[in-house]
Amino acid sequence: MSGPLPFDPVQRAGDSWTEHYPDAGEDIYAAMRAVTSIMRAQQILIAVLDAALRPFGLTFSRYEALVLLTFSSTGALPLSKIGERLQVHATSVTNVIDRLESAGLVHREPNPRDGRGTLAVITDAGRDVADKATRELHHIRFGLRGLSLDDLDGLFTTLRRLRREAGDFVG
Amino acid sequence: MSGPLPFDPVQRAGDSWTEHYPDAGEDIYAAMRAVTSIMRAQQILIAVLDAALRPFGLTFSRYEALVLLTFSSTGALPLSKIGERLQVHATSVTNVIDRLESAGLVHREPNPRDGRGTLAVITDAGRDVADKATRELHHIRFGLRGLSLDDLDGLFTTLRRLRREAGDFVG
DNA sequence: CCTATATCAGCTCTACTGATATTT
DNA sequence: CAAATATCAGTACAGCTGATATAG
Repeated sequence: MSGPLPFDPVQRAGDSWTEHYPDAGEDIYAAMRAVTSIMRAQQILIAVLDAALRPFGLTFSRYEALVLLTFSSTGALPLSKIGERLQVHATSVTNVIDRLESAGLVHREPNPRDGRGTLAVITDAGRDVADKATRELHHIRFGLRGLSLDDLDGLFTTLRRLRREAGDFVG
Repeated sequence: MSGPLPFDPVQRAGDSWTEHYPDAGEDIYAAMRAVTSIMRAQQILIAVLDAALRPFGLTFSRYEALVLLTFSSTGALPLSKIGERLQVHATSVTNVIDRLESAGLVHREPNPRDGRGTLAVITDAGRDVADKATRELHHIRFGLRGLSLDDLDGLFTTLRRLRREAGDFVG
């Protein structure tokens, strides 16, 4: 593995883009820098978060599902609801709940309100792990310690525009 | 798959966070919204970009490597250099070049300047595919049509701060 | 001798497709 | 009947570890 580069690779790539596609327009260069930045930022963050969660036997995906359950009034949610809220595929929900169940952090129950459905129910161990993991993520500020409150709010606002445009939600 | 939600799931998650961890502090809620936004934005973008590149037999990773080759003066780069620029592991570079080579878009040559190394050399077919794919990505503005130039520059600037803090580069 | 380059086997994880049983 | 829920089998991809052969 290589250490830090002596230059910003995204800036460098943007410069190359400007040089090789001189007629593309400034917004194209800016879009290219932005998309590359988002990809790299996600890669960095997922590595930091997964490393912080590894001692708890969690990945960020599993952590998100587990916390969602702690937020529900009864500690139980239909798998379909979990998929909807976290915007993940039904087969991925099955997979995530499988792993949380194997670790004893949730268990499955038939949904009494819908014979087709299944509830994921958080266990006491699950609540304990979720609590400890959240404390750790708060401690490292979700890997975003270097950013100011304005930076964080700016990211949320701008990326919400992106998500809305992409059909993530309406409103 | 479900259609768009009638509310912003990231905002909703942030509200739950504020409710369930009332003493965490405003910066923690902002960090949680930001990190969730980045994850979701990346997921949306990679889906849009991979879909746009599929007709060319490319993924975004392979496209990045291919374009990097078109930018080099001789159309050839050591695999190590590709890994450094794109910030990916040596084994991932091997994998990406394997696939590009199978598709006839690049071929391997021993590096005449370093007996340990290998050069990836772009083929005429590779240049043709890279050119067509770039035209398509420019056309969809890398999936970021909904954002203004200021939005794009803001993302780059803020995420560069994140990347620098994480040790991506120095300067 | 120690480091760098690239590959290989093998593993984890997420994400998707297509098919299926069950229930609404 | 059609639609929704969840699962399963199988595939693709990125990402990593550890080991290895070769060369600087």
